[in-house]
Amino acid sequence: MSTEDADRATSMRTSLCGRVGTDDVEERVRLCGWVARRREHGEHLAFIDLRDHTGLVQCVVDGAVDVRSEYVISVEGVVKRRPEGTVNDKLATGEIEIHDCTVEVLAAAEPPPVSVDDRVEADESVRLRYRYLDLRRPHMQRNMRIRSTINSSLRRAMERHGFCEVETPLLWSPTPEGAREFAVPSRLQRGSFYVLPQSPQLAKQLLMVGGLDRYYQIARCLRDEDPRADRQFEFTQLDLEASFVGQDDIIEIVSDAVADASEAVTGKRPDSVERMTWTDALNRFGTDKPDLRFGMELIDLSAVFEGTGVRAFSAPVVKAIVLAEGGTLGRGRIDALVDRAMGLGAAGLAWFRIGEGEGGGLSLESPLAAHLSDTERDGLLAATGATAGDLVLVVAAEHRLACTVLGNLRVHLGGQAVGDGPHRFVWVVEFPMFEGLDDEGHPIAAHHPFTMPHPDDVALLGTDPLSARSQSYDLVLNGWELGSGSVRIHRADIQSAVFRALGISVEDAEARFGFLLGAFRYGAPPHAGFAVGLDRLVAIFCGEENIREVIAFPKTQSGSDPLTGAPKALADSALKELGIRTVVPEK
RNA sequence: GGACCUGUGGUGCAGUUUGGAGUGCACGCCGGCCUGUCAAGCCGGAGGUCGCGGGUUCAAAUCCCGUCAGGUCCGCCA
Repeated sequence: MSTEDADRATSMRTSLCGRVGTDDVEERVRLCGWVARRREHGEHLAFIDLRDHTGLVQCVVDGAVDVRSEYVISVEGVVKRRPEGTVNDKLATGEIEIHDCTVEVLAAAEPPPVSVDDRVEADESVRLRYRYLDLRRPHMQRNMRIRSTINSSLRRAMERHGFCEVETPLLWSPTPEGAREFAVPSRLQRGSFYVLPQSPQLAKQLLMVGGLDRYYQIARCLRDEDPRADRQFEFTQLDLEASFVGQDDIIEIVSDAVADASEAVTGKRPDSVERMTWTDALNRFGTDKPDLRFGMELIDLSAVFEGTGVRAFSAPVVKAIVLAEGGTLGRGRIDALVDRAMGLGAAGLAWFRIGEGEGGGLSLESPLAAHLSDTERDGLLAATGATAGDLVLVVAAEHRLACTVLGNLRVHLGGQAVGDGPHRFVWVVEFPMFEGLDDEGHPIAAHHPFTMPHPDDVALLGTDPLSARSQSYDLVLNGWELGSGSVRIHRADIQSAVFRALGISVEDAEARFGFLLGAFRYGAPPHAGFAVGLDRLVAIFCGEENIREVIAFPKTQSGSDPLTGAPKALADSALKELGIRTVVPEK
C-alpha cells in the first residue's frame, strides 16, 4: 500500500505519531492523538502510548499527568533514542520515545464501551453502535485507507483511458422490473414518487446518446433487497460506459483498471485475466462465479450411467465431484452434505468412499455400491480419477440443477477464506439472454432488456429464445461476482425483437422506458459498459469475508443502523407535508 | 416469507446437555503501591432484570412456548 503522507504538519502538530523515527532524535516535536494506553510507575514516571491514524509512539511523562484511555491530547517534547535494553521492536517507533513532555488535554473521554485495540474482539452490533470508536482501530483504519487507495487508482485509470466523470441523479424515475426500488415521496407533487437508482444504467446510456463518448462514476446504487454478507441496501460501483466499443474493449479497459487497483494495494499486477464462457463455468464449476483458486472441477458421468438400472441415477445428467482424502468423513458429516444437497433442490446425493480393493484395484464403499454394474463402477473410477481415500459425491438431476448443487458443495468443501491465496480474476462471457420463464411463460432477462444478443443468436430470439446467448460478461474474483456489463442494443429492430421475446408490448415499453427509446431515435452510438462492485473488490483486497468491514457505516441484516437508530418513524407533520399515511401492521 | 446459530457485570467468554443461592475466568473500570514499562506488575474494590414476556416446577441462566435483537444462509438481488 502506498502511504505517501508527506508533511502533515499543521498549526497544532509538527509530525505524526507513527512517523517519528531515529532521524528526528533531539528534535522538538508536537504530536496530537488519542491515549491508547498509560503505564504508571509511581509518582514521577508514566508512559503514554499516543495513537493517531499512522500508529503509536511512546511518550515519557511525569506520573502526575492525569490522562486516561482515549483522551485526546497534544504532546510537546523532544525525540530521544530509547535507553539501552528498552527498545521495542514490535513498534515501528520502538527505537525512540518522546521526552520532557508537556501534555495538553484537548478533550477528555469516558472509558470506551468497546476496545479500540485490534486484539480485542467485540460483537458486531456493539461495534456498529459505536462505529466512531470502532473506526479508530488500526484494522478499520487500514481498511478505510485501502478503500481510498483503490478508489483513487480506479479514477486515475479511467481518466487515463479518456473517461469523463459525470454525476447522475439520485432522484430517478421508477422503472418497475428488476430489483425492488427505494421510493422517495415528492412533496411538490403529492402522491408521486421518485426512486433511488438501482444503478445509473439508463442514465449512462443517455450520456452515450449525449455524445459523452466515455463516462465513468464512482456511483452509489440502492436496492431494497435483503442484505447479506456481500450485499447492502446501498453499495458502490465503479460505473462506466463507452461508445463505439465492443465487448473486448470494455474487458480490456476494466481489466487494466482493476489491475491498477490491485497493484496499488498489493504492489504487483495480477496475472492476465482468464476468460471462460458461461456454459463452461456452469459445467466445470457449477456456478457463474467460479472460484479458480482450487480444482475439484465437476465431472460428467452421464455417459457412464446412460440406461443405468440404478434408479437414483436415472436422470438427464449425472455429475460428480471428488473430495480428495474425503473418505475419512464420518457419516454425520456426509449426512449433512446430503441434507445440504437436498436443501438446494437435489433429489439426493450419492456418495462413494474409495478404498483399496483386492488385488491392488480400487473398491467402492457406499449404500449404492452393490447396485452398480462392474462397467458402471469402472466407468465411475476412470472418469473421476479418484484414488483410495477419496470421497466421490454424485448428483443426478436435470442439467442446471446437477451443476449448481455440486458447485455449491464444491465451494462448501474446497472453498477458502476470502483473504487466502492469490487473486484469481476471470471473465465469464456469453451469458444466456434469458433465464427461465416468468408466471406468464415469458423469458426473464438474465441481465437487462437492453442487452445485445450474441451476433450468431439474433435469429433465435423469435424461435428459441432460451438458447440465445447475449453479449454480456461478468468479472469474477475468487468466487465473488465483482461486476457485470454488456454490449447494449442501439438498434430499434433488435430492441423490438427483445421486447417481443420478453413479452413487453410496445405500449408497455413506451410507458416504462419511453425516455430511453425516445433518445435512441435521435442517433444512438453503439455502446457498451460495465460496473465493478467496489465494496466486494475492497473486501477481497482487505482479506475480509464481509463487506461491512470495508464500509464506514453499514446497516444490519434487518436494515437498521445501530448508530443512528434508522429507520425511524417520521413526525406526523412531515408525513402530512408529503401526503403520506402509514399503515403499520398490528402485532 | 423460511431455516439454523447466538444473546450471562462496560467488553469477551465459561456455566445451559443432567434445574438446586448470580458461581467462575480474562480484559476494562475505580482506589492504593511501584522510576523503564510497552496488552507493565502487585494489592484491594465496585459493577448483573442471565435480551424480553409467559409457562412447567417446591425451585429456572438452565426445560417448554412466544417475542425482540444480531449473525449465516434460502427466497429475493433485471
